[in-house]
Amino acid sequence: MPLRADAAEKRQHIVETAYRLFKRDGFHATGIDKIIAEAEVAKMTMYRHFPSKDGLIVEVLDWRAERFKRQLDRLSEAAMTPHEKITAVFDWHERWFDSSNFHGCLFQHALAEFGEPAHAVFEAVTRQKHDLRQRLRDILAQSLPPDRAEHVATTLFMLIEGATVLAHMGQGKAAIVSARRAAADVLASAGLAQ
Amino acid sequence: MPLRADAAEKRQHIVETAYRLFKRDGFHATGIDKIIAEAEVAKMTMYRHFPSKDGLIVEVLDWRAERFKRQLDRLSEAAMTPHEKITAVFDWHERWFDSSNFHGCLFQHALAEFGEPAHAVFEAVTRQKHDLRQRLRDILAQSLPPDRAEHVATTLFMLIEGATVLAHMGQGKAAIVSARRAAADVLASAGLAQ
DNA sequence: TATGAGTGAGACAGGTCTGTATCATATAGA
DNA sequence: TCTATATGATACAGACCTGTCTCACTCATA
Repeated sequence: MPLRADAAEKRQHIVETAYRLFKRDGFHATGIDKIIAEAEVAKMTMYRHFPSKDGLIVEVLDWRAERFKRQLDRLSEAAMTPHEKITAVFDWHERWFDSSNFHGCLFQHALAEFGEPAHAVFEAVTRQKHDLRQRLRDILAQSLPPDRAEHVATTLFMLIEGATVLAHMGQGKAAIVSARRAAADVLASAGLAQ
Repeated sequence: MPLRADAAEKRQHIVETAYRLFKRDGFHATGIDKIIAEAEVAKMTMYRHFPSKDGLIVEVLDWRAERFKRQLDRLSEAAMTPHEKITAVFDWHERWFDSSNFHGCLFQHALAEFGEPAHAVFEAVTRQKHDLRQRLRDILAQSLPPDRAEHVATTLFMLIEGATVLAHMGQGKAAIVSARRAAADVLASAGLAQ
């Protein structure tokens, strides 16, 4: 961390440090004290930027969701057909599962720890999951009627979520292989040409 | 709770009370004090039966896994063909998603809060998930060669896990409908007759 | 040079956490 | 009736939690 980072950079640094700790240890298990120690900022600096720990969690999730969307956008630019775009999504997940610091999906974890639908964290999770499902639906709607696009998008979404759970248990390779094959079956059955 | 429950009944009562609270509020968010207050037992009674909170969590998960297995065994008796047995598993999940106190999968939640592979809770989770995947594989192996049974079992497993995540976000109906259709596609593609 | 915003360090309050210890009581079986 | 066991109630230790507060300091800009 640079000695003379301005406020916005410091704020972002807190978000990314918290992200790393939440991902590794969980939300309740990660205390404010650990976050500020790891980020090397004062407690009041954190509380000046974020209203509360829950507020920080929501910002971390929203930031992570944005980054995920940007990465998929970039992959989507190179891909032309719906089939290529879907493949790119699976490619992204394969790389993710293989990454050394993969600890499962932070949004799934947030859903586990904040399961109350009225909670702001729960809402941040549903936003991200809804966005992914919507993205899949939009891709498929280029070549499929709406109801089929809806069904196939939901199926791909479930395969991805399930693969992420399996990957968290150390079966990432088998997960992505079977998920791709199943996706191909479902796409073929829905009439989407290879 | 009966006034004169013997030790084994009291122990089981603690397990089921903890189960209810862990399911609703999460593991870290549920304190020992809340568990013993809800179960109406003394703290030392709990600590005489279980070595620690983590020990209790493992017992709760193992007990829940056993109950799940017994329920699927009973459903499996009535079903004859692999296709019927698979359908029975989806039926079980559909009823589960619809139940009033559905809060997502306790094992997924435990995985989120105890993501360290060496942790006893993590191991309890992998036991249960491995069992379910093995059960699906055994059913399919009656009519499919081993490698196809393996792939289809993994796919069905991911659909189920993904559907559970989606159901936790209030989309249980769409989840189960698409999961069934996708399962039918994958089974057909693998050559399993209806 | 003077001002004000941002910051680091740390004390602090009030609460909660897990796990242990103590003591009186209730009960089942010898 | 006597004894061993399980229990309820409660205090306690030591640590950790979130969030607030104060004070001294740094730096960019006026």
